[in-house]
Amino acid sequence: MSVGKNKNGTVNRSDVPKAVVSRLSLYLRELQHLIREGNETISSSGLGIRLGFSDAQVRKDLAYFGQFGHPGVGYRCQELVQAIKRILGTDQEWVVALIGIGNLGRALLGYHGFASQGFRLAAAFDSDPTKVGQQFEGLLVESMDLLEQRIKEHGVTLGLIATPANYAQETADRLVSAGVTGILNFAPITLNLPDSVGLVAVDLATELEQLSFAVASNQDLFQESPDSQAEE
Amino acid sequence: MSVGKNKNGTVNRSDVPKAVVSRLSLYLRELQHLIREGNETISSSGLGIRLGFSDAQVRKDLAYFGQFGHPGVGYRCQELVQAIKRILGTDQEWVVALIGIGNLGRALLGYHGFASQGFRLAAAFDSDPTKVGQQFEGLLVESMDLLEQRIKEHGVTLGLIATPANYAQETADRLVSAGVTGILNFAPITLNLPDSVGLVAVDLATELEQLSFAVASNQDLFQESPDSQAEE
DNA sequence: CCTTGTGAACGACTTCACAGCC
DNA sequence: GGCTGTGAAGTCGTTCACAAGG
Repeated sequence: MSVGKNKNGTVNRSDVPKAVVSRLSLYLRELQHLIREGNETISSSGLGIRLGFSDAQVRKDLAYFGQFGHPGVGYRCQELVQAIKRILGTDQEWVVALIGIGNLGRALLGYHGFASQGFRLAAAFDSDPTKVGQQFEGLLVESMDLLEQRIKEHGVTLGLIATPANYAQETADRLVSAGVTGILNFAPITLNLPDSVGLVAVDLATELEQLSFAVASNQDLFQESPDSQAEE
Repeated sequence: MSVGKNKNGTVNRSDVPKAVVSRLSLYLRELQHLIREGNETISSSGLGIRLGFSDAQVRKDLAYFGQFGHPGVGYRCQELVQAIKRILGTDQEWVVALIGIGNLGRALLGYHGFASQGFRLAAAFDSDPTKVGQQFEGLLVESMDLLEQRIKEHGVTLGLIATPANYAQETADRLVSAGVTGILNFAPITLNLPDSVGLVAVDLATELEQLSFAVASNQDLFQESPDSQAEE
């Protein structure tokens, strides 16, 4: 029944809650800051405070994957950074293709944090003939006709979809049949893909709506007269 | 204490799980697609299938906020769109300021999906004197010195932070003391803000790491020999 | 028939609290 | 003293299953 521990006390990767993985990314980011500030070690509570989590949560999250801490000392920053990168899979290089060179696509091309975290942008595509042949940030924009060929040549494994919504699904289908195993979708549409393909979606409108809701809810709590039966 | 229902059977907004609110955004997006395709009504299972959720989940999510369905019929698309917008707070207009006009900032300026969902970009700021005075997409980039003044003049309530990481916290602090009540942070750093301020964070590196993990985990499941004790 | 709304059952995630180690 | 790793307890979120309505 799938949720069982391995001999080393860790669980299957697929049993790890998504929330744990996203906190792992935050731990990694914070550890890299800590190292830049000259810290050698950090305790679970120290890390938790900086990120707004409890110390127990930090320890439990890491315990999904093994034992990384040193009782009485905490976690050695460098060591833990390496461990988290190995867990996330960013200790190896991922070859990435970008599809859709509009405003957002160009912003992604210009984002240099990319390479430093193990992602190499190897190819860029657009269906607009006026964009094909242009270079942005040193990368040539190629025709969609070459998509499958280039993906195989470069060994691309991840695709970033920054096309308009109405092209996103067919683009995703082509990426998948060309061998891409993960897609980061920026188009405002829910993609339908086989379970064997990793999928993460980012939608600006959605994020703004989360914010709108949070602000409206906070107003209920902090400004308005609390006349509904809320407190006890 | 605190988790109690109101007279109409709904709960406090602050008791609603974050996951529910993010699904609400997806329902909204899908309903708008459905309307464009000419549909009048949709059932909870129809909506669920398109988005990969169960019918029960769709109904439970909506039940946090009231009764919107019609037994035997489903949900009337237009009606539900209005209801969700009211819940999310996007039936009213939010006035937004953008800080940091780099690659990402310019992409955000060029994103037109903004206005259509109830968000109006009213001001843009950058500390780089060579950018101040320029116009992008019809919006003038102003000096950071004018931040507080313009926020008050325009009645800005939401801030989008697209600055480098090392300016993000001080920018956020200034926004908050100028009266902004919600921040969407694109800088790769965890912001520390009072609880009265809504905060949503988007970090490209983090998203890519989630994808990397998902792909690596899928490989364990679909490609490699499944010799760990996974199945039953 | 079909569909919603919802208590009850279930499972997943988080927090607690402490044994063990430095 | 400080700190980790972890079972046990508790809380939160999802699924089930069915009564009631169109």
